Amino acid sequence: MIVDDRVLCEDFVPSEVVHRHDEVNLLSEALEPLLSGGRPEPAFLFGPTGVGKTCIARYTLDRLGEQLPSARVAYLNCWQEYTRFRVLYGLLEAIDRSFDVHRSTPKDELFGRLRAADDAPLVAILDEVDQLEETAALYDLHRLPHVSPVLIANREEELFASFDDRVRSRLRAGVRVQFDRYGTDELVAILDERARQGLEPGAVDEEGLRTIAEAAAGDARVAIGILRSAARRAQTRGREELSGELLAEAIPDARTAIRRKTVESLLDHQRVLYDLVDEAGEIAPGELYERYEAYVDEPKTRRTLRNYLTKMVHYDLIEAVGEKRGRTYRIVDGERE
DNA sequence: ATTCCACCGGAATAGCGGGATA
DNA sequence: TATCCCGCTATTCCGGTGGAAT
Repeated sequence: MIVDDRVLCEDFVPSEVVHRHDEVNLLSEALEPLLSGGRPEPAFLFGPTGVGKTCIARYTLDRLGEQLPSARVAYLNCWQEYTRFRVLYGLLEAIDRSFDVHRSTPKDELFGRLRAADDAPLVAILDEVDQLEETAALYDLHRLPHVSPVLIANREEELFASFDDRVRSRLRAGVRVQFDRYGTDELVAILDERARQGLEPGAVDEEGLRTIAEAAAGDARVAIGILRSAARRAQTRGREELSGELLAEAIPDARTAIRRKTVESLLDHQRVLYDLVDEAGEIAPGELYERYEAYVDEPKTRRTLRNYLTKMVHYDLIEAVGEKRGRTYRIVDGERE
């Protein structure tokens, strides 16, 4: 059934992209000055999840690397690398200059090392950059003439709202590439390509792919997740092809798999909060705090709980309805529109 | 209309931990 | 070993806001 499971991974970068040629070209053009030793404007990739922003950034930079082997590329996801220190450290790591760096190393030292490494251009892809908490890191990048940022986020307005004035004015110039949701036909084409490379021939038919594509609602990450989940089920049951029945099982499975993984990454106290919200379905803040305080031995402060809650809202695990006094929290229901 | 109050979230600070340095 | 330094999390403090109560 499965020939190559790397192809079914969501972070797999295909050797040929399907349906994103315009976006690839825009980004390539934006980075073109690098080929002649110049400095590109910062590039922005905007769009909802699962529309290929990350994939296209990696793909384009792989191609650039072929034309300009001296160029270095650092890929950082700001969900994890959300402080100035971590961003600088991540960039140093990408160019193999992170030796002897520890957390008591002054940030000026990190910055100095980056500035000294100006013999080759460095493209810094900052994914989910709206999660970056210290936007001073972006100002740092701007001050490094050999570093070209590629910034990935969902929406332009929200991203710029989080910047301070200094950063905002520096980044006002720059190339924007907007990604829209995939249509069903486009998703089918993407899935077909993955199935051709990753599965035995004839494992899935056009109709099966269409079923997956429709269930994924324009999100390629979900679509590929469904395909992977169905293929694995088929594999363990020794089936030769993906029946409608298998797909029907895989669809909700792929939806919840991501959430389960996210919940597992929460700290104990955060998970208690999540479970309490889950149990109640919908709950007012005061009530939630009280239940939490009754439930755990050494409760965290309410301010900390609010931090946890906003974090879980960011993760799309729970939803905040209303604001200020009238607010309630509830579990995000799995079905989308 | 006015006051009250629950709640949010920004900013500054404390405290912990762990590597470096002497 | 004692001390310094600094990132990181949680806490403290507090101003702002909108629904509820009067």
